[in-house]
Amino acid sequence: MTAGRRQTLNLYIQAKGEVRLSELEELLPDVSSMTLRRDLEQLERDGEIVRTRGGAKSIAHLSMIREAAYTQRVGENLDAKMSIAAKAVQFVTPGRSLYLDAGTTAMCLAQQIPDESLFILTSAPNIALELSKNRNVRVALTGGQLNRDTLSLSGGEAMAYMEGLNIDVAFLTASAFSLESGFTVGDRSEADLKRLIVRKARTRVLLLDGSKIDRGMPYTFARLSDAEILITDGPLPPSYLKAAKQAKTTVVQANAGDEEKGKEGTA
Amino acid sequence: MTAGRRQTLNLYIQAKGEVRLSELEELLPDVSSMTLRRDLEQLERDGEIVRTRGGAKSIAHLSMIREAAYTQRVGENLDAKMSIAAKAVQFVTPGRSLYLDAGTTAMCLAQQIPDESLFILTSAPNIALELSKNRNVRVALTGGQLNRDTLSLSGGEAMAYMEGLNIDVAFLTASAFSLESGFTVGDRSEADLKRLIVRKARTRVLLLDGSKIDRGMPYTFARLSDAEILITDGPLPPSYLKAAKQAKTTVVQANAGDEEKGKEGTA
DNA sequence: CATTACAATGTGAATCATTCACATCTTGTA
DNA sequence: TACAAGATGTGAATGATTCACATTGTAATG
Repeated sequence: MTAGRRQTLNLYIQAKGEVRLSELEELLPDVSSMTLRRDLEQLERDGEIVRTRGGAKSIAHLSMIREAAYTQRVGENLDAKMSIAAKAVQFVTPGRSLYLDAGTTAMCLAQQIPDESLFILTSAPNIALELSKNRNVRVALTGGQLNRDTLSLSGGEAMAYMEGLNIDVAFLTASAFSLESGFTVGDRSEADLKRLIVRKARTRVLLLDGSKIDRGMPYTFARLSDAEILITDGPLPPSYLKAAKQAKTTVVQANAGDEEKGKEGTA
Repeated sequence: MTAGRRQTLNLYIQAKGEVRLSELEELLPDVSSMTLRRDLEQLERDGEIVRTRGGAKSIAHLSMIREAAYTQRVGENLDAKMSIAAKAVQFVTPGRSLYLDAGTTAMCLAQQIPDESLFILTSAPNIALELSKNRNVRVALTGGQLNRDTLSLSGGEAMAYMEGLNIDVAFLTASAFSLESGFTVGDRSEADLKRLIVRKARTRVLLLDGSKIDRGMPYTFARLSDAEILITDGPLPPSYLKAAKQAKTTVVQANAGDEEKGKEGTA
């Protein structure tokens, strides 16, 4: 009972990043604030959170903010990203070999990856670290130069690493997506790497939060028809839905707040 | 004046990891606690620290604890490691190509690397992320599988990356060091990687905190004579000093508390 | 050089979270 | 069942934090 409540609290805090004690009191009205305080104390000992005046913050989230401070606000669309990740994690089954892209959406997914027998390749050092918390997941990084804006590795060496490696499912993110240009990013060598992944993976899952739809960036790495699955939040414009149907791409709608149930199974 | 004080505060907090407000009041008796509070507020906005009841904590330090929670307590010998790193950073000159090993000592060094034109290769994702905060430093990671205990990449692919790459100065850490076995670690493939680095680097700097001296681990990756520089805290036993003299290895003593002055120049 | 504006700093009262010690309730075990 | 150990609740005491306001320092402007 105690352990379960602590886990609930931890999940909640990890998802929100920052909470006030008063929130937690509303969330769990059956226990006193003193109990919640003691739970937070424990979670702090476990290294999951730091307690602040009036509440607590997730350490993982703090590191994320710190790391992405140079690019954009992580908080933007975080709900959307969390719910997209919640849908994506349904495509993870034990024993598979996965690829995880860089980016905050992928980071949200990394946090939700179950501790099962998996092999996961990623090009993002921060995601590799997050994944390494799982005892049963073997984590590998593509080498290469680190792009300080996207926190992504790329370059010829990163690609060389991929030869002789099999990927069952690749979870890819894009900076922008439109019908004309397909999935695009702003960096040449990152696009090269993504193209290679698209070619090597057996199943391609594209993660795309709504703010990126109907926009374009310089380099295309995939077309809609390359994606078996497209997970997005909010409603897709009709023209896009039609195109997806033609391309035989399964579109999964993730609605913020779906994290818990999410059992409609669009797989 | 304000900016200078904030920087002092930040350095102090980053070094200590966790401070109480009362400490800061002693450190800077010329300003009121209210000013210090406002400074902490600013540093929190900058994403450097989190404020806690009664003080503040360094975010970088928190992430370190989180990451190394599986192995050992980071706090152990942290003073020693910081002072070793302070000595090591004197061997960093602009325009060079460096290698930084994995480990908390190397992480301490990473935090002190100046934001100069440098190329730095590392096998530790967490260190790569730390280094990426510097605008002028180009950071590269060796690829490979991630060892969750040492947070170090290794494996054949990691080594393949190194071909065609030149390293001016390599900063290496060891799990143990003795006259008989030399510098040793507990993992085979990590030893392989380190051996390669030792071979490729023009100058080899070994970082070693006192607790590791006169111990042995299974795999040797270098002998005393391979190291041009050996930086250690506390006094080295006479037999080791003699051996170092014979091996033409410069021994640098880092004494905890040296971070500020440290201008005796043993280079 | 005086003046104004603005940011940085100090002060003390009011507020609020937190801690602490102690009482009570569960839970697991012999 | 009875006991021990851990979990939880309560309210007073403590201590940190905030807030509004006064003051000082600093830089730009006429």
